[in-house]
Amino acid sequence: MAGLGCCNENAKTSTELAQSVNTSASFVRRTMAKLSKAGLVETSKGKSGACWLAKKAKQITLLDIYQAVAAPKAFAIHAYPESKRCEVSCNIKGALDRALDQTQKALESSLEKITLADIVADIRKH
Amino acid sequence: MAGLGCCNENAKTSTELAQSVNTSASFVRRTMAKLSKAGLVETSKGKSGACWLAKKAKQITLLDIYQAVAAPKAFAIHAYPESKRCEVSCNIKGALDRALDQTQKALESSLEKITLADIVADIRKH
DNA sequence: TCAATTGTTACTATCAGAGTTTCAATTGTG
DNA sequence: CACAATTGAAACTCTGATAGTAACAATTGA
Repeated sequence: MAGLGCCNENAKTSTELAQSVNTSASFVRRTMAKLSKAGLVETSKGKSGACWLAKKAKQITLLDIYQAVAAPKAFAIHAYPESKRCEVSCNIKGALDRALDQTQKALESSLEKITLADIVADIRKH
Repeated sequence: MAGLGCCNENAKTSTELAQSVNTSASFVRRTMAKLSKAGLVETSKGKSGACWLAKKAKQITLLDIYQAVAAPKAFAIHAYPESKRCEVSCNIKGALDRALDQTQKALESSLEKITLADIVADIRKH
């Protein structure tokens, strides 16, 4: 793929992206590395290296990105040690896991319905 | 309500609750204060003070609790300053707000379907 | 050979969340 | 009344996660 950074005219360097959204090039590169491993973007190294989308924007959902960057779950469930004498303490974690599993599914299902193309279209509209 | 800490035989002090779930009494009190303001629990001060549910467990949903404790939104949207020259930078925030609004609704709708009684029943079952 | 860029690591800075401490106010109880 | 136990709240500290900063090897076009 090297040597073909030009295969997508929207290729951008990490520095360009960083300036655009007011963050650091390093953060962009670390994030791109995750997206790249997930197959959402492609990169080329060396002089004239850059990043670009690996698929069409319509084929990338927010769920893809959510999973790629290992975003936190809808809820963080405590990791406190249990108090052996307390029935609640010993079982609450499992109960919450089961209960929130459906909430997590609802969240992911919702994210799956939104694509990058949707976001872009929305920006154009405003 | 003072003097009637006994109006619910399940009344517990913050110290008892803290020991039960391995946290600090102070944290329990800060959390109970939020739940109390939301009308989910009641408390009594002074000697023999305590906390207890203000409603039946069946009438308290995880959404009630989620909102009461001001849990974070499903997603944190960046607060970086915009780069005036970048169309994306100037509009991405609004676009994400709109897109994730439906995800937030999905999450809250899911939470609304789970009550404290459900959690308790699940614990009993295991 | 040189310059520009990614990928990666180590370190630092910042912030939010929880822990700790303390104290005033409240209220049963002797 | 005096005392003890408790909530509510404030101030401060500790800790972990996240992002910023810096540095460098590896890559690659010119």
